[in-house]
Amino acid sequence: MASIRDVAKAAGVSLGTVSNAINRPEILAPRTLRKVQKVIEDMGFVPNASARNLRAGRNRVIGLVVPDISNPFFTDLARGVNNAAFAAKYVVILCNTDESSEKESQYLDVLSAQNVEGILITPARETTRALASVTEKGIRLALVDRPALGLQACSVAVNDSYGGSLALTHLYDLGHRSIVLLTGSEDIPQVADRNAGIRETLNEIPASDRPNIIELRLDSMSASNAYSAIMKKLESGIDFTGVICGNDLIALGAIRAFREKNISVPEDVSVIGYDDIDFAGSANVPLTSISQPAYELGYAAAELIISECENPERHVHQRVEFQPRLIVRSSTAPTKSHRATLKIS
Amino acid sequence: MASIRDVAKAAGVSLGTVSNAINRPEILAPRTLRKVQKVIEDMGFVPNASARNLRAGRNRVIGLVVPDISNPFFTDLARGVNNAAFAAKYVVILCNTDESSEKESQYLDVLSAQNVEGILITPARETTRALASVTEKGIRLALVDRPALGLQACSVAVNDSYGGSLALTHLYDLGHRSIVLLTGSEDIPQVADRNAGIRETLNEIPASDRPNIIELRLDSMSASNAYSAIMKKLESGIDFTGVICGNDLIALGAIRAFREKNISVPEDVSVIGYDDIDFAGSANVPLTSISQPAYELGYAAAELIISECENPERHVHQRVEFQPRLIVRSSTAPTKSHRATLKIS
DNA sequence: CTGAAAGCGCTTACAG
DNA sequence: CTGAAAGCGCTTACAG
Repeated sequence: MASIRDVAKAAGVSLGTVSNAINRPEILAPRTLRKVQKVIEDMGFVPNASARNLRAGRNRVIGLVVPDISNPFFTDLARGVNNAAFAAKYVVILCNTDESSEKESQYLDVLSAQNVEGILITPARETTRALASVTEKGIRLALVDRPALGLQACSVAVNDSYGGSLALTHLYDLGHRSIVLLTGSEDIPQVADRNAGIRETLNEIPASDRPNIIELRLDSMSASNAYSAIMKKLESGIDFTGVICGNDLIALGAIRAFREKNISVPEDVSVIGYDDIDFAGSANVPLTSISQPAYELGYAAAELIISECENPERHVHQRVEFQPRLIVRSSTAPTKSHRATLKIS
Repeated sequence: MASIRDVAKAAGVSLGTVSNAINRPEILAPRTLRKVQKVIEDMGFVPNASARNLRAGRNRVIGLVVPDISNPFFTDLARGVNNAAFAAKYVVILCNTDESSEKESQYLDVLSAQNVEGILITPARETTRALASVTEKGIRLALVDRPALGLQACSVAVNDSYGGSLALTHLYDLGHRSIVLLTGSEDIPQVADRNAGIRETLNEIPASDRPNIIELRLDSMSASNAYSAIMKKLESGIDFTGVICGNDLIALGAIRAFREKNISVPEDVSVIGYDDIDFAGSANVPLTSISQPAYELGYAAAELIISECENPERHVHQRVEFQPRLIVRSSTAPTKSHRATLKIS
C-alpha cells in the first residue's frame, strides 16, 4: 500500500506538506496543492485509518448489538442507526446475537477490542454486569428498548405500556367486553409492559362495564402457534368478540383459524395486531395494528451516542421515549350489539 | 484511557513484557504473567486497536454493502455474513444504500477511508467504475448475486435462471398450459435471469404442447400492485390457470384478488411465489415458492473474502453458485383437465 | 525470561 | 508557505 511518504517523494515535497494537502488544503499554495492532489489521485492513495485514528485518539466507529436482525423491528431500527451514523460520518458494526446472552457478551468483547467509541444495544436479560464492565472501559453506551437500570447511559424506548392501553381502548370503544389476549411469555419485557398497560387501563374502567380478559400464552410468537391456539380455544365455543395479539404474525395466524371455522373478521370477531409490519396492510383482511417507530428509535439512539462521542464533557444522559400509534384498518369493527346501540342513539 | 505503559508501571515490569503477556503469554514466567494479568484485569485495560492495527498492517474489518436491508433476502444474507465473520474474528460494517448508486459510491469511499480489508457488495447497475477503483486501492472485493464483469473478484450467486425454470416446470408438470408471469422490470438482473430461464425451458418443450405465457410487469413488486394488476386482468375474463410471481408478496396480493372474485386457489388457479419468505408457510393459502439460500450465500461470500485476506498470495478468485429449491405447499395443484387425465391413466 | 529500542503511518506544533 | 521532528500506542526482533 502506498503511504504518505511515497506520495511526498513522487510529488517532490515533504511528508508534512502531503498531510496538509489532505487535512488543511487551505494553508497550501494553490500550485503545491494541485500538484500533490494530482499525485494522490494518480496513485489512488488512501490514508491509513489506523495511523490517523491512533493520532486522533478516536475512530468514528460504533457498534450495534441486536438480538435478531431478521425481526422487522430490528431491521428498521438498524436502518435508522445506519442513516444517522452515515450523516455524521460514523460507521456501524452490526452484531446479531441470535438471542444468546453468551454471544452477546462475546460481541461486547469484540467491540471493545475494536475500541468502538460507543455501543447501541438491546441487551438480553441479566447482562447488566457485562454492560457495566463495558462502560468502565470508557466505551459509551445507549440502551435501546430497555431501561438503563442504574447504568451511566442514555436510553431510547417505545412506551409499551401505552401500546397495550391503545389496543384495549380501541376494542373497548368498539363495544368489546370479552377479549382474548393472545401473546407470549411475560419474561419478554415488552410483553410484560404491554400487559401491564392493559391491566392499568382495565382498572380505570368502572367494574360494571369492565371487559373480561382471557389470557392465552404462546411459547413462540409465531403465526402457526397462534393458529393452533385459536383452533383449540374454539373447540369450547366462542365466548369472546375481540382478540389482542402480541404481534402481527399472531394476528394473521388467528385470522386464518377464524376463517377456517367460518367466523368472519371483523363482523364476528375483531382482531388487532402489534408492530404494523410491512405486510399488515396487504393482508387478506388488512390488519388493524399498533405501529412502533423502530426507524426513529434507531435514528435517535445513534444521534444520542454520537453527540456524546463528539462532546463528552457537555453531554448529559437522557431517556427518549416514543409513543406507539394505533393504525386502524379492516380487522376491527364495532360489536353487533354496539352497532345496534349506535343505531338507536 | 489506560495504555500499556500505565499497566507496565503498575505491574512493575517493562512495556514489552506487558505486550508479551497479551500476545505471547507462554513465553513469560508464570508468576510475571499472573501479576501482569491481574493488573490488566483490575484496570480494565483494553489494547488500543488502532495502534495494534497500525503495526499489524490489517484490521480484520470487512464492509457489507446492500441495496435494502429491509428485504428479507438481504437480512438473511447479512446474518450469514455476520456469523461467518464472527467465527473468523472479523467484524462487519453494514452499509445500506437504499437502492441509490450515489449513496453506494459514498459508502465505498467511507469503507475505503476506514481501510476495510474487504468489501462484500451487491452493486447497483453501472457502478463497475467505482468498484474498479476500490480494487485498485488494494481492497478485496466479493460480488454477491451479480457477475464479476471482468473485475478481479470472487462472486457468489443464486442460479436465477434455474429458479425460473423450476417454477415453470412445476406448473407445466401439473398440466398448466396458459400461465401469467407477474413480475417486475427486466432492468432488475434477477428478474431478467429468471425470465430467461423460463423462456429457455419453454423452448425445450415441443411447440404443440408449449404453454402460453402472458407477461404482466409491475412497476414495484408489492402485494398491492399485484392485487390491482390481477383485478384488472380479470375484468377481461380468466384465460389462464397458473400464475408465476416475481416474489411472495406478489403472490399474496394475487391470491387476495382471486379470493375477492371467488376464484379458488389452487382449485381454479395455481399460484407460485419466489423467495420463500418466513411468512409464506403461514399464509391463508400456504404458498408454493422458490427458496433462495440467502443465509448460505452470505456465509459463503464472507468466507471467500476472509480467506483471501488471510492468504492473499495463495488465493484464487472463484465463483460459487447456489441452486434455488422448489418448496411445494398448497397454492399449486394439477389443473382440472390434468386431474381427469390422471384418473384415466 | 526480561527490558530497551526501532518503527508501523500519520498529524501537528514549530522553526525557518 | 515549507520541512524536520516528536509522538500517538503498540509489537517484535535483539541484546543481555
